[in-house]
Amino acid sequence: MNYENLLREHGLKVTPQRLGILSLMDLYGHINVDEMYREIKKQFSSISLATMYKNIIAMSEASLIKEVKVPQQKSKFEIVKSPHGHLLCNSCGNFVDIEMDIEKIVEDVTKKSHYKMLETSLVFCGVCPSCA
Amino acid sequence: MNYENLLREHGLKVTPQRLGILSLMDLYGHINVDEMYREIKKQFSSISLATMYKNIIAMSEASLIKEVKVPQQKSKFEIVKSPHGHLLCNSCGNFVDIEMDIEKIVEDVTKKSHYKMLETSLVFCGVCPSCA
DNA sequence: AATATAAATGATAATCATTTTCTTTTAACA
DNA sequence: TGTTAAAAGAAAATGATTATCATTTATATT
Repeated sequence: MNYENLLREHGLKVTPQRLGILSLMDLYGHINVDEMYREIKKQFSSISLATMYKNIIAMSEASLIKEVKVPQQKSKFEIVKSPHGHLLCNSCGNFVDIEMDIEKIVEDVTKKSHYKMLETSLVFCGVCPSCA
Repeated sequence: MNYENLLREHGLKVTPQRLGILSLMDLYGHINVDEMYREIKKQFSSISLATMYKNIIAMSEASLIKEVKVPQQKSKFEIVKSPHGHLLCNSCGNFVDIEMDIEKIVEDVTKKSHYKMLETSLVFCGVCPSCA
């Protein structure tokens, strides 16, 4: 993934800190604020917590990244991609994307509710095979 | 709904403050901490914010109520009932339950992931008919 | 390549949300 | 009633996030 272009396409300036944040998100898939700050400091030992927050906000507003709210946990952030669900293992904390037929589910909900659907947040919690 | 029994069945002492909190949740369906505190003070003008938080925690741990995390919003709390989804109108903020065939969705996800599923958090965001 | 400038960074303080602590009060049960 | 463990209330402490402002930097333009 080309993070420079990604930033430019979303109208954001390219800075080393932003590149670092994006590569972390890409590497981890999903990452919360604390983990992010701990990791990013390995590359930018003097990065300010404020800078990190401001960048998360800027990239969220530009729809480059997305906050994922998770039951009983801190929010995680991910780079925006096509709609998908999330799967959380309550035992080991593993958190992954799950491809699913969201179109169909949304169609059902639309039929029932007559809402003009814009976005979904589907999180499934359970115990993963290796923990079971 | 009999809030006294509800509390007793979940091993919690019955206090006027708890009854107030439960009746608010029941009345509103979903309510966040701020709204709750603002409303509960109308009944208990001297209730402490700490009391409210402690009760929310106690009732959550007893699985009498449940936190619902909502994209771009403060968490809401609801009295636990059978599994259902949630529908948010991004325009007017209306937030309601939606009955849906969660069994079937969970079955699909289970087939794909081999997780032992325990709980779901399904939130659909869009524009409601009256806002559209 | 040098420069202008608008935006980003970093440090810190301020704010807001939540939790902890401790004393007083109360619900539950003998 | 009296006892006791738990809950309530007040206040302080903690934690998370946001705001402020001086300095630095990315980008567009000479």
